[in-house]
Amino acid sequence: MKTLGIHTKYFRFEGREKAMEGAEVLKADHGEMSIDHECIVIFIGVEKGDSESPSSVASQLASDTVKRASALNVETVVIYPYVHLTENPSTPRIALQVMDDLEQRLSQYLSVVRAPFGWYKAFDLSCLGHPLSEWSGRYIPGEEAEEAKAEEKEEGRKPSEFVRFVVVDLEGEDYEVNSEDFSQCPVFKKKQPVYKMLKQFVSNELGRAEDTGKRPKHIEYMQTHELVDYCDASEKGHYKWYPKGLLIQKLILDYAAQLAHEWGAFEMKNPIIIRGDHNVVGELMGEFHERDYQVDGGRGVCYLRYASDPLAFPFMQNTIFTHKQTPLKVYEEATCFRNEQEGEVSGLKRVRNFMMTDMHAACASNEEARKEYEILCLKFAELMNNIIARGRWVLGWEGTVGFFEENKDWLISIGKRMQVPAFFKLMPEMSHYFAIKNEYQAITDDKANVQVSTVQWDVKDGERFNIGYIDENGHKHPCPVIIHASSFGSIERTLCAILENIAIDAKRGIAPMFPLWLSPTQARIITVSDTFIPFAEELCNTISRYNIRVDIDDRDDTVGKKIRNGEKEWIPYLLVVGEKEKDSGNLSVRSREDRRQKEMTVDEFIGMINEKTEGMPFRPLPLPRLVSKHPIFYG
RNA sequence: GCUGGCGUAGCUCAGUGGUAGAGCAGUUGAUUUGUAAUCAACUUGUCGGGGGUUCAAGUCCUCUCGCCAGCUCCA
Repeated sequence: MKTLGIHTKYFRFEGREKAMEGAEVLKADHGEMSIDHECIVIFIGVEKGDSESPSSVASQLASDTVKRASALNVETVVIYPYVHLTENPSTPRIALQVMDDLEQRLSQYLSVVRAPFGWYKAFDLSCLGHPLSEWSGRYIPGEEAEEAKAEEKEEGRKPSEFVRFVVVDLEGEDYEVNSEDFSQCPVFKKKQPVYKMLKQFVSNELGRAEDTGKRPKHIEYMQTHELVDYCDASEKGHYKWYPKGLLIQKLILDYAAQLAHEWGAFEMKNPIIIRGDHNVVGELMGEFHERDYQVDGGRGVCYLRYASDPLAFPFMQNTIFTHKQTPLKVYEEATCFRNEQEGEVSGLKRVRNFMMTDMHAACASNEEARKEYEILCLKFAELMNNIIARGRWVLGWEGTVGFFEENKDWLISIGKRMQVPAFFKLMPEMSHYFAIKNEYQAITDDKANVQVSTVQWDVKDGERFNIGYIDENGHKHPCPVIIHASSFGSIERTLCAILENIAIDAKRGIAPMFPLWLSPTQARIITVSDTFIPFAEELCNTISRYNIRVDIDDRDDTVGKKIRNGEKEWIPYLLVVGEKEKDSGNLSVRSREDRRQKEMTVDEFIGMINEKTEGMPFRPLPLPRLVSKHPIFYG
């Protein structure tokens, strides 16, 4: 629904002729009215999408209008149907429904005048012209008026209204805590460093994040290492990816796909535009905070995909599967757009366009769901340990008190098996679609946490979207549980967590570098002089054949300078070649990890790299193999 | 959105009212180098943008844009 509001000195209108069949019957006054005092006129264009919930848009507009009227000290409001505000009008029936509803709501507080619907009307007004005298509005079904939101809050239905907090240690002992004195909990007196991280996470969740005022390290790294950067041709929160960053992104996606396939999912892909009048929008909008991007191709309002579910659910709904085929497992690389508020977007931690690696399992029973839930939890723990946060992470949980009590032992055992402490936030009732979900939180250098993976237990959407399996008798049953999981919550956040984790290394005197399989250049050949370039190229060919990204620094610099540059680029292995190597055929390998130089044969070197990257995806060099051919992207 | 901070060369930054600078990077030349910076010369500017104060503004005022931090929320 689109609206235009005007604060006017007076307002007169007169119905002239019928514009359509469904026009309202004019009352005795022949649709004429003259208001000779200050009033508010609301021109209203009801849109197709509003049919999802006419009462929702009406309540929002009513609430805004009442506030506006009180601010302007006005007691009369005119409801004026004005279809020309939108290119995508609803049916007259819906529009009338909205007007009726609106009239009813407004008349509780104000004197309301209705202009007739479906007539060509003459009108006359005089806008007062002060800064608050004109305003436009856009309302989407599914949003609640702020009063309704406030009521909800009081009823304790908002996710922030958690009523119980439980900390669980590595042994599986649980401790109830509260926001006042959580720091007294004996768990935090334990020696293992992971409890310090847990405390940091709990205090971020319960209290205030510590204000370090520092720029996160990952932003510096993403630019200076030419991975990702701001894009001045786009808006904030949308980034450009340089070749090296893109390589890393694609390798992570390769890995996520590999993981999903091993799990038994098939990969599919949905569009990024969602029709505004499709029922998923109305059903799910409220759960994603309406931070949508609207797109108008001239055929009615559409939304850029704001989450994976609104398209993944229809996909599963339309898939026919039987009790022999459950759980139905799907995997998707889902590009999502969220029109985050100004000031919320920050580096790679919070962006407006991100790629999720999304997994769903539609399960036929709780038992089936439990099994999948466990498998995914343990799998993601490996990801956190091996790739993203190398032991510097903790587990957060959100769910209902009821689900927690019923499944306490099981939930706690999951964390125990992952060897990670956990923090539960529990609410009395479900506020979203999940009964329980966990969040894998990487702990960063600046005392913050970055949420990456998640596994969620959805008990609502099987039924709501009629996603179900066919039983032995040919009857369809909605799935009682759908597991939602995201291996790499988003690629952007994954990269953020990896970079922040590297920053912690650097601070502790460990050489900062990417995991070998993600290093854009895994090995660089450094020639002692340009006479060895042909030999270097030959060597490069040999090594490259074994799926190793190796380039050659052929620039006219001293060996010392080239080493320095290679180290600054975090290249794991630097191979200096000169007379000695040419004669012996051996390599002089400088390893960044242990800061040592070793002599080994070419085969030994290849074997070592292959062994260290075994099972991980591979892609070739993102830039020309001769370093002299690399352009400068950042500085 | 609100509060605070920052914005000067491709990068990192100095410049507190009086001729726009340094280091790195880049280009050219010399050098042919053995494990974290070879030497020299040269190039590089809408001082984020608009407006104002002033004889004079990178510097002071004002508006605006961008970035960062916090509030809030999430993947």
